[in-house]
Amino acid sequence: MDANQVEQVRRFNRLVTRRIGALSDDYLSRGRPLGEARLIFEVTSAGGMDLGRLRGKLGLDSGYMSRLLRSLEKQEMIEVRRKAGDGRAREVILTDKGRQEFAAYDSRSAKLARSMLSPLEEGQRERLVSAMAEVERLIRASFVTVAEESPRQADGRWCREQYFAELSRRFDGGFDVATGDPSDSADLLPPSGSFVVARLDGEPVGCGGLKTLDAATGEIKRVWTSASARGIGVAGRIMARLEQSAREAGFSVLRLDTNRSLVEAQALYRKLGYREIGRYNDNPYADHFFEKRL
Amino acid sequence: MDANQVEQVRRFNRLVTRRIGALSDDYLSRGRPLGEARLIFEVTSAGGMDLGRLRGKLGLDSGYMSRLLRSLEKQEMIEVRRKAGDGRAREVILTDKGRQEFAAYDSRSAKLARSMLSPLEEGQRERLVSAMAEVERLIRASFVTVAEESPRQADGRWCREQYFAELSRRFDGGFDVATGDPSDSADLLPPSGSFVVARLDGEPVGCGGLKTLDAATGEIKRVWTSASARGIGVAGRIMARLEQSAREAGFSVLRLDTNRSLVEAQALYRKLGYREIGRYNDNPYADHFFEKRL
DNA sequence: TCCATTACCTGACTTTAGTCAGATAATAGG
DNA sequence: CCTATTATCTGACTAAAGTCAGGTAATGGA
Repeated sequence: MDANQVEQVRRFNRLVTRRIGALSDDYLSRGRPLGEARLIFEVTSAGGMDLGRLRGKLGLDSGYMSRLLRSLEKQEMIEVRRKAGDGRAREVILTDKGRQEFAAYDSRSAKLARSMLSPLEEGQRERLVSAMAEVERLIRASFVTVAEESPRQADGRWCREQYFAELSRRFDGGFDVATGDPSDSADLLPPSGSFVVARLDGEPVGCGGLKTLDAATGEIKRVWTSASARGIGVAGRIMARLEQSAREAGFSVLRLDTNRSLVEAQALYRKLGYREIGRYNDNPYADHFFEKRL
Repeated sequence: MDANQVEQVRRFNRLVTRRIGALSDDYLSRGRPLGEARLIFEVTSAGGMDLGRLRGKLGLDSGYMSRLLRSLEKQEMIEVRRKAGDGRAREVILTDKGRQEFAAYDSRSAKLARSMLSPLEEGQRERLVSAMAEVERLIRASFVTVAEESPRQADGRWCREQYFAELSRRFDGGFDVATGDPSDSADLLPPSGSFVVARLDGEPVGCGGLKTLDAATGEIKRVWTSASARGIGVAGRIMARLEQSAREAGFSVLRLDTNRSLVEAQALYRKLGYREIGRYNDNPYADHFFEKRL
């Protein structure tokens, strides 16, 4: 990246944090500590939430968050109750009063947005809005992390379920996990395999796995990106990470299989240097097979 | 403006303040309280400053700021000394150590920018940087204010000087104020005239005047936009404001003259509904004349 | 010269934000 | 059933941020 790009990003960061940042805090705090305001905002926009998820999203210490919750409870903005199905975990919901409060935030935030648009002419508005959308997408992309995780933990399992659900939707005639690939998380566990999860703000938005076929050959499995995070290079980064793991594991060849209906996936594999080979397994759902030498 | 535009702006504001805002604070605080960091940053970028001005810029309580200053003095980052000419007021300057410290902030801010670019591919980087530039320009545009001011105060005079300087640069054979239009600020004073200044963050970036030709006819004069603020609709907003004043003053017709070398100006006038007419004065620098019925 | 004003400083305070070390209760896995 | 783990809470702390009521010294105008 060149120095002008860095300079532009710095100017942008300065402008935006100074100006919009200060303004939004003003608009949104409504005489309430910012921590509480952020919490109530986050809860509303999801319409109730597990504490754990909330903590991850806001990046708060569990003790601190607990105190924020007690304070909002005392103000009757929220209710915290046991979560059905797991008595340890709890979840927050807004009371009626909390919903009213949120409505107030909401209207102030809309007002701030309008105050930015209204001095502009229609053409400028359109350009601003579309440039903002572009910046938003790309900044989200730049905040995606890809890290090795256990395929057995909740988020890993969730990702694979999403993956299977997508296959069912897209394959002609649906998809049945047991038929397609009876093996599962065991193959993706170290030391013989690995599993990575892509996250954005703590939320899983993609995954991918690597398993051993033989001492020199690894196989890429379960590469998936959530609909909300497509088109921003997540799958490419998952693949890069898996290839790195494969090199570290001493594989010299990577293989993968896929279905004709997953056209974007095939395009990605080709772009990354995979070339099509003949069938190497008896997966009934697979009809395209790829290989890459590392 | 439509609801989708407002929604996009809100999403953008949220994203950018939460994410970039929090990150920049992190990057820039360098183990020092944010207040001190902001203070040192502000002092450096202006290269020394009066306390009063600084207080205004940072929006701090005088007691709080005083303590920040003492702390930075103890760390030998700054020196605070009596201001020459007024023994009550004082001014801050950076020590050598303070300048080094600033250099460190500077490099961290560049690092933050790089950390946003580096996860992206080159094509994405280019798109991000150009979208950021667009957002920056248009947000700046949306923060421009246009208000009536006295043409005789320092900023108003400065704007008109800039305007004349530009005419000298652009007209073939230069420009001499006395020849071009001997009348000046008197014509632009209420009640027979008016004068508006466009500002961005308090700095003047444009101006425009309205004078009386006869009871029914006003004349637009001295419409200028600073080079730093072109292409973001400042002149259009100045014109809109002057036309509003003209209506309030009871004029039914507006006239203006201009020179063939000011092509953007002519394009703007046409766009705003002015049509070209014959010469109505003997300004030797003018060769195009326009009129609009209000 | 006197007095109100201005510019800043000090001390005493409060609130917000955040950390850390246990405590408690439910659950999952063997 | 036992044990380790997980999810949350509580108490005891600290640092930063901000407020407020005086206090001092210089200034400017009557």
